[in-house]
Amino acid sequence: MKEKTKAQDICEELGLKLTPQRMAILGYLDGNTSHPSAEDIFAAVSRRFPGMSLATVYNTLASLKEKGKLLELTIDPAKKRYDPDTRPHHHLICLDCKRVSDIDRAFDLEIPDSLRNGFQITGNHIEFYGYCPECKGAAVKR
Amino acid sequence: MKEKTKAQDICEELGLKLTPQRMAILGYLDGNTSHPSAEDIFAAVSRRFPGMSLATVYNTLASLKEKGKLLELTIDPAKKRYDPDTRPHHHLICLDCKRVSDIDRAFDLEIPDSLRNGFQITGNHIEFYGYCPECKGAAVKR
DNA sequence: TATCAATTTAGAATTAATCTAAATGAAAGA
DNA sequence: TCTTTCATTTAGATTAATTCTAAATTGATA
Repeated sequence: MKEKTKAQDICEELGLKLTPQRMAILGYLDGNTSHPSAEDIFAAVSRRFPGMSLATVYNTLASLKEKGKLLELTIDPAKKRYDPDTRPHHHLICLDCKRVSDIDRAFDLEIPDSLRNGFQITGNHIEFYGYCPECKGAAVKR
Repeated sequence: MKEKTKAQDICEELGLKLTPQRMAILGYLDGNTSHPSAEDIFAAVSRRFPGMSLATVYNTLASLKEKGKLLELTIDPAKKRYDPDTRPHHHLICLDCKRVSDIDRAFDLEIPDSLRNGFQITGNHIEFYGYCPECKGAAVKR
């Protein structure tokens, strides 16, 4: 009997067809903590799957995001980054190389009504910034 | 004796020439809490100053940002937003209309070395998201 | 196996942002 | 005040990310 992959599980759960392109994208994202951009995903998946379209990457990301299986991070000024870990957590971005790293820790961010400006708050995300181990040394010169 | 505007003060402090375009942009930004995009600024300033170029807006924003007189916010997925209030503070974004509101409150966001992943952390920014007073009602239908 | 709707595809279109090179103009010195 | 100079402005081209379009393909179901 064939093993079922996580990618297959996800597609079935979401009611999406099991296409090879989708399997490859989901396989690449599974457990991936590099917070890749659409272009990164396209480059990686294209290597094993030549001829695929960048549009397919965007289509698949849109479906996953819509169904809550993927976070779209607005943290890199140049482009969107994606995170398959949808549990609440925060991020650390290197100001130099833009590497994004996870911060798995909860913070108490209660806000009194008086500061909410009438908003209904549904979530939060902390962006820590600084320099990654590789860029830290070079940062001295700045 | 002529009064000196804040815009003039800033230009002198930064060693920038006092051009009418710059004065208009700085005047528009002074005390502005709407977190405008470059396009917003261009639209507003063009009204009083027809014929100016969008490139001038980008040039001026780049100068101000570089000199630490302006924050570039990476909070709206569609475009950069700018904030003339450079004191540390956080933001609240409406998921519907993308309105951005200030949260003037300090949070204790100490991170133990063990969670820093080798990064040198230099700052942080919290993005709260939810629905603004105007969009809150409509949110029920979602 | 036939059907049908979902998906993929290439490429065009859109949009934000940056770049370029020529024209302009603010400011400092003569 | 007049010159000179260099920063700034400008229009338009360019780049890069993302979205859209319409035709071809294909997975899933009957």
